[in-house]
Amino acid sequence: MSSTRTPAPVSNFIRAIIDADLARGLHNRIVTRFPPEPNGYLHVGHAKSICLNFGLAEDYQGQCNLRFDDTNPEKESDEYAQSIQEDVRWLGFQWSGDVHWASDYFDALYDFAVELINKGLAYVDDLSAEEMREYRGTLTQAGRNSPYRDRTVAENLDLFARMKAGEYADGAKVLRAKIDMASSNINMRDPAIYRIRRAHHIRTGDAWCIYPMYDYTHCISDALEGITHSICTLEFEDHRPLYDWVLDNLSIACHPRQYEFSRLELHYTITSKRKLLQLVNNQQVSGWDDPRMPTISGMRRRGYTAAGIREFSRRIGVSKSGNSVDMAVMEGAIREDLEAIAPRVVAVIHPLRVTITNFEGAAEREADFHPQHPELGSRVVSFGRELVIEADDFAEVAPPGWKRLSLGGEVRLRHSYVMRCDEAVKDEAGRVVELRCSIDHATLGKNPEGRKVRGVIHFLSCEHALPAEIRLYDRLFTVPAPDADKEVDFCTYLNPRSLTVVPGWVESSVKDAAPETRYQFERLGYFCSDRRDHQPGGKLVFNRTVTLKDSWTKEAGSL
RNA sequence: UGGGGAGUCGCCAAGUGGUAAGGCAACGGGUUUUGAUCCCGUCAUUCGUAGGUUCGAUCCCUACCUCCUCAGCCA
Repeated sequence: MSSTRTPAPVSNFIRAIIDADLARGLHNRIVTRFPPEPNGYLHVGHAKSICLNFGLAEDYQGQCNLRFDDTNPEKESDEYAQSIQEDVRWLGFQWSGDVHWASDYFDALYDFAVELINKGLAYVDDLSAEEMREYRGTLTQAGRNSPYRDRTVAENLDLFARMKAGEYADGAKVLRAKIDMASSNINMRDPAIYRIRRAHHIRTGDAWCIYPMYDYTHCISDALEGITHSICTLEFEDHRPLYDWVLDNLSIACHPRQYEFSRLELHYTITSKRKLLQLVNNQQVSGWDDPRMPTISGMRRRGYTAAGIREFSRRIGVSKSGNSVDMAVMEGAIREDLEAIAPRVVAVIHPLRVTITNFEGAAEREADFHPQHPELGSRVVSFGRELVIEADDFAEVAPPGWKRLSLGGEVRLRHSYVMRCDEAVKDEAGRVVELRCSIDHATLGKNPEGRKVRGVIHFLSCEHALPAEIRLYDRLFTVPAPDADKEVDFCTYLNPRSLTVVPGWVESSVKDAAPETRYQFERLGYFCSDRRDHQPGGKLVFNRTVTLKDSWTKEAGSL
């Protein structure tokens, strides 16, 4: 369940290109693709790419493929492939037709390599990896030709066939494109396009011992699928000439165009798969779907909505400039969606006991789940002699601007009476442990006469409240750019207070909430019952998705 | 110091030879039995810097500065 409103797409350079291509009749319809390698869980950066590629296909009534770039069996697993599909679907997108795999094209890829060899554009090289590095030259110095560069076509054909047949050890030989060892673009200095690697592949098993490289595979996969716009991140800009070289030299009619946009950086988070994996392996977090993780599954478990993430993606736009987006943009997008859809209920996280001295028995009152959406229904709010309120809502002496409860002061109990605090009971240490208050019986559903009560606080009747585990999440890192400094380990910036678990109380209407049910706990924030640990009717576990905007804390902080 | 990119408000981001959209944040004010939401208003004489072309430049030209990126048999 999410808000359905779909704002107009934001103009960006890729849409401009597509508009122009369509206008001059280069394509009738566009075909994009989202091409992850199944070597990890998807994160918020991938969400941007997913929203871009699938979103473009939707807007232009084209299609978007999901294609796994599974050319490096050593790093890939089916668990990852499954999670990626689940994440894409959860985000609200459906790929065109079946899932595609680069490994579907292994035979075709092999044949194309033979074509390159026949054209004298590829050769088998016996140089070791270290030797190849030496021969490659540097950023400022041209490389040198490999001594094996001039093998005949026949010899190359034979050698490549024998590579495939498993006659050589891993790493003994590679197939290289014959381009230009003096190119100022290092990617063009005879890049390796096939390597020998005896590893079990998640789909082809042990059928192959040679695997094609990314640069060679990606462009051909795109062409074979009729992709019109192949969109990737900026670090592949230097690879575009190679992308084009491969397609220009092969007998494939289709030649997709590659466009690059800048990857997402989000304040206070990291989006490096390697580093996220490190957090998981070192148990700094509970797993890939820990609610503090910027993974799609983590954000989901935290309570972020798919519509909210899509809206975030729309708001940040697409460009080629370096960027680092404020968390506030994400939180704003999530809040906007939750504001519209989340039922309001009451929870008390840091309880302070209140006894109502002039009340006996019990009382009930009906209250809507949402102030603007009565169609969400209502529930019963119980009142009694023993209550709990939020400890933060009481101050013996009201600071300037205070609208909550103070000794001798009055406050409105949400959906209930106006209450005055008559006495604060303290323990030996001088801490307030209980309040003795009285209510104005004439204020249920109406304002008191002759005076104005400004503040409203929430409360729970002790008799009716249910215990719940409340998980309060804060940012995972203490600095905006944890991995900016290459000299400092990003883990040193881990926020020790990123998770606080507190025993709290919730109103009885949430008792049977299914896992992954979202609420607004009034005045506290948006919360979501935990996907894994929450048990309807049993142990209740809620994750704080995001706080409400809070102008009081800000004001108080600046006093 | 080679190649490839990028520099427009605190953070994103449109835009174009004709006089700077929008969002987020921020700041004022109104409504409110959530200090939420909602509503109203304010927020770049200026587009990395310096020159030049032009009636006119953020947009064209030149030079410079800053940042990012590339030397895997990873993707």
